[in-house]
Amino acid sequence: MPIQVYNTLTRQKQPLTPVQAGQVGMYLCGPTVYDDCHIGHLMGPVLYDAVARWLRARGLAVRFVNNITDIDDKIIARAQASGESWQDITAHYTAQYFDLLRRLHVVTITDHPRCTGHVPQMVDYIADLVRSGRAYVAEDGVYYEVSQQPGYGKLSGRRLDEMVADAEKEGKLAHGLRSRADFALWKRVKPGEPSWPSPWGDGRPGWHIECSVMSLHTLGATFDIHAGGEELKFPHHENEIAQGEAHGGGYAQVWMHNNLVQFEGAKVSKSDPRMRDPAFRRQFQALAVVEGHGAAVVRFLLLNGHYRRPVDFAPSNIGAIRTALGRLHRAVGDLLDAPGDAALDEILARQLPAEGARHRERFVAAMDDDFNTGAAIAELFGLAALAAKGGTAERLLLRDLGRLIGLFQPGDGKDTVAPTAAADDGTLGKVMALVLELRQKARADRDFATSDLIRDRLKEAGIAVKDAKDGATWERA
RNA sequence: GGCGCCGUGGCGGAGAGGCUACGCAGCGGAUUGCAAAUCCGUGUACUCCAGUUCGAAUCUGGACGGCGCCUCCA
Repeated sequence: MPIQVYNTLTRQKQPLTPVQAGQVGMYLCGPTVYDDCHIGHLMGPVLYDAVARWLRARGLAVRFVNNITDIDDKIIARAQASGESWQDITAHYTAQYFDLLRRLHVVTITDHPRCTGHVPQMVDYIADLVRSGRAYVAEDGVYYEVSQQPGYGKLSGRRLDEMVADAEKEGKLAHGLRSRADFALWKRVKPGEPSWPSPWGDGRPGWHIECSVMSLHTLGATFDIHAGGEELKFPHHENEIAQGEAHGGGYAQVWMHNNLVQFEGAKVSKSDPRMRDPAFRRQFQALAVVEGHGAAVVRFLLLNGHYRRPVDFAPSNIGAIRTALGRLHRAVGDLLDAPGDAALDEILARQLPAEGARHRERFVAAMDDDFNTGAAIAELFGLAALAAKGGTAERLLLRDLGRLIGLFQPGDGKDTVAPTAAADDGTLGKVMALVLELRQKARADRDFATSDLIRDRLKEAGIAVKDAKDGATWERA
């Protein structure tokens, strides 16, 4: 049974049939590095990392390209406003992005091309489009002539004549544009802006051209999967297709679009009035989110549902998610911190009691069916119950299946089940070991007043003590 | 207004023409000195109205509601 993927272009699921057998080329539009990453920036990397992990588990060689947009009007505006150089700004936010990827265990990306590294290739590409009559030079730059493109609008379901008619009601065309639907490939430089040389004067590339060019140079003209957030369908992806096809490739065979991260039922945009409140704003900053809730919880939240549905990032949601993940972590137990990944083939070959095997089967079927991580994770809970009852094989299976989509990484437990005395060999760990030993003595003497006093006071201090058969454990509340 | 996505139990969230999703919370029980954790049990869920069908939450049409996008400049 081949992997099924929902293709935005055809609006249906279809079997994934790579252009070159055994290999998958995948491109994900990356961030424009001009400001702090927010929670929404994490969705794509985490989701498509799980996708790439699964494709690899299924035996495909995946080349996964995720660009960095380091030339852009917003970057220039930011530089002009703050007085920093645009290079410092992009370097800073690129580093932040990479740091987040590392923390979230996004490990499958093979290439991070930057726009600044591909300007000559973009110039060549634009020159090709001008030469073939698909682009023209206007007063302030070079534009792609959309009316020359058969099938324009096929991805987003828009009709060119309607769009142009609507736009033209708004006013006459500026800068020598032939149509309001045309978009910039090259923007001629204005004073004080960074620029690169071109046959049409110094300037910088337009937004859409970068992805077409960088995908061409990493994956080839025709590649397998182009991924991105739903909000990029139009105009960005539509224009990428136009450029790619005009340049002479089939462009992406499959378009995957993930839905957006929402807050209490709605997307929070930068213009939202609440964003003026720094505390409100802070809770969407990716770094603050990852530090506040833990990378494992964030990753779990983003994968818990289906990627074509919105994810609601509300505090009450996160709490429930954290509890749920904690349950899985506890079931995985000490296997959580053990390194190593098992290959899917090896996992599938294991002998297992019927119930565990059924969960394994369903997990695999869910992932094969358009990467349904939510349904796959549901099976992990079934395995967790079996593991908690003493199923050793199920416990290992639980961990190994989870790891196939990037869950259960060493150290993840600290985000849900806080460190125990055994796991913390620092000063606090030693002190706690002593305290628990004394408390255990009191309990052995049936001096419950003392043992409860210790537990209550520790709780006030932010430490929860839990008695188990084989001794007490503690964690930070 | 145009295009697209979606409306599932208290909440989150899969699935899907007849078969327990799952999780969180709640309730009952086991275990525990008491808690925690764990285990067992526990929910007349599918926005509304028509239609197709032996049978629809699942398909079709309509209504209502939510969300996203609607190009340089933003």
